[in-house]
Amino acid sequence: MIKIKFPDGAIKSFDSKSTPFQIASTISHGLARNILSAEFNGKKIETSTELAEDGELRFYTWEDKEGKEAFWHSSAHLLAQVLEEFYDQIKLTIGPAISNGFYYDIDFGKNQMSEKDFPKIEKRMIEIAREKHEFKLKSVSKSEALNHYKTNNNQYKVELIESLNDGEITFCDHDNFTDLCKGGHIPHTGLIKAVKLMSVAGAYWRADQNNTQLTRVYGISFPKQKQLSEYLNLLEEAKKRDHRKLGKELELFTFSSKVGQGLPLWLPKGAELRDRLESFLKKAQKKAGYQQVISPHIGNKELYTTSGHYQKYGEDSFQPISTPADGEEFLLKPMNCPHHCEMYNSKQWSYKELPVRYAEFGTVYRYEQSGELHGLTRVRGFTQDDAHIFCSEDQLNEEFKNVIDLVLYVFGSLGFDNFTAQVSLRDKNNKEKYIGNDDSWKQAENAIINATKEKGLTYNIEYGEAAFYGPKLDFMVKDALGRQWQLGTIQVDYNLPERFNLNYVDNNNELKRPVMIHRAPFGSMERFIAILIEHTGGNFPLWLTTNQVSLIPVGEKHKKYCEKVSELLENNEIRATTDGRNETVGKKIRESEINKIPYMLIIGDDEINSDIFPVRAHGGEDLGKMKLDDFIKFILKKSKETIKDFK
RNA sequence: GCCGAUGUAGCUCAGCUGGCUAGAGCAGCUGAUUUGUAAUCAGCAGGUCGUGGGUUCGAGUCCCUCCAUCGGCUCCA
Repeated sequence: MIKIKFPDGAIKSFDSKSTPFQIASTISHGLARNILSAEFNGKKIETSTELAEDGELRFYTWEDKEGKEAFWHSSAHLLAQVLEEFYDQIKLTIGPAISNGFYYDIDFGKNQMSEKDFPKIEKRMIEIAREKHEFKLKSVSKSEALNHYKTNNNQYKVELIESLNDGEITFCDHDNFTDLCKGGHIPHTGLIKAVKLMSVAGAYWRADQNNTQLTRVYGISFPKQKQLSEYLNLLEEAKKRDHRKLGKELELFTFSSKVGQGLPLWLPKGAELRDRLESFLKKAQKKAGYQQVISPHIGNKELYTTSGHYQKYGEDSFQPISTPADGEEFLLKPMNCPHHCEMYNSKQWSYKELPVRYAEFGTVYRYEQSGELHGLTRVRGFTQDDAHIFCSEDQLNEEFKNVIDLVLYVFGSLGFDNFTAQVSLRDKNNKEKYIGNDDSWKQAENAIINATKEKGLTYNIEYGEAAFYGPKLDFMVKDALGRQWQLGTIQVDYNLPERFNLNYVDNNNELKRPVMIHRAPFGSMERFIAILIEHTGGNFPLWLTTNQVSLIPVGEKHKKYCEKVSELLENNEIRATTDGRNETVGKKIRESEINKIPYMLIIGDDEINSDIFPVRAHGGEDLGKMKLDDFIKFILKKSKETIKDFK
């Protein structure tokens, strides 16, 4: 007998060699039916693993992340089985679960694979699933495993096995299919009731561009057909919030292939929105002691060889512009820091003057690979809400924390409370990617981690994600489809001050090197607005939206009065427009709704005679009747609710 | 850049296995209507079917090139 402890603290005895599935069956039939995966003493096991010792057992169902993982990973096996059946001589590599389903990376060799093949693959997967094949994990010796894949000419699996220790290698079988696999499967294929293959993409073996490109097939599966349709509906709903679609509909921005890929054109409404965001940040930055500066859009190549950017990115950038006469070379500005360094260098600094904080909405141009461009989130020309803080070593911690406050203020004002803080450090095994010495890297990394901890932020650490000159604290936010984007960023840099020979005189009259903080709370105006559109679905906060109130005259004779009201609202800094077109009231309401204007006043004889206005909110809610004064107060109050002053 | 897909009017989309002057709704214009909380009616105009080439008696439809877009990979100062 063995003693099993459950998450609720209960301890029960079972026969030795009982499996999690059998144990679940003794608890309830419902649990046995729903169990997808299990964990024993902190280790993921199969539901069919025989337990030979006392320990803590945890069951996972579809409701758990771990349950879904097992479900989707098992689905990947099923996919691989069908693909092997349909395509000759293909080589399997890896097939993990991801946050929304699973994929399998496969070398298809001479075979062609495309989305047209999906229906027949899905159909066959379900056919096999219905046969309820058990997933059986078996141990295999290293030489056996290597033999198996060498005879199959699968160099990928051979490579994987070579990095494994003998004794810990397992294969997973179901039906006539076998695959190198460390485990984590559902009891049998029959639980998979709905499968949808989503897309096919190229993916490099081991994520390295220099390796062969494999074909990655993405899919998702569910225990119920209904869950699949719900998921597909969710995707459809998310598409409605796509900033590219809303940006077009709301006439915020556009692109033109004549202007060039990835070069956004800001239309009047978008420009106004962006302008308002800039003013908002400028106001906060002024309070926080920043000074605005302005730098040109090009810079001499020497500027970037000094900073090191040219050596790092020169080849993959827009190529230098040459002057006709003197053979000088200029680069389109890909970042603002070198310019700001030279501004700092324009005079001598005393420690009494630090920190110096130079801010600029600086437009930069980067040659992003064509396949990487994506709406406003990844573009070739964009404006950073950039600033560089030059401070002493003693001031670094305080300054860094102040910047965190500013970023949190910006995010809070725009309703981004679902961000992830990510500390991006360098990859110590890949030092050639970074400049500078170990000591200054260590200092910079510690500075970021300490300040982040002191601010009480929970954060993930990502190695290898640092900038080449220094580590970063990034604020990541998801778009409508759940893809993560970096918005705000704060970076600590000991390298550029060195390379640009930046100095100040300290209190002992000695020359000292300042530390530099690079920071951008929005990140870029383009990307920030893109994510803002997806989060709000185009219903921007009242303080930010271009048109706050739509005035709709019932008939021609009410137009004049509307314009008077409009003027009164404008005098109170409320942005209102009168829709005086010769259209029906219904149509004008509809268009105000489509344009996502927050409030509407429909004005006819009743209102003019009584001076009391029924207020309609976006979406149709009737807010009741208000006097004009009260309406003005109401809007001003609502507007302030979502935005507070900094500090 | 790589893998896969898509590209028909300003927008959303029809156009079957290649076959007369390429269709619809919305938007636009003109006229009528002066309207009470999500689309008033009628008429008109609008497309070298992304680009360039090819196959064919004949191409929006088939093939190739390039461009752009979408989903990924890689990259992201």
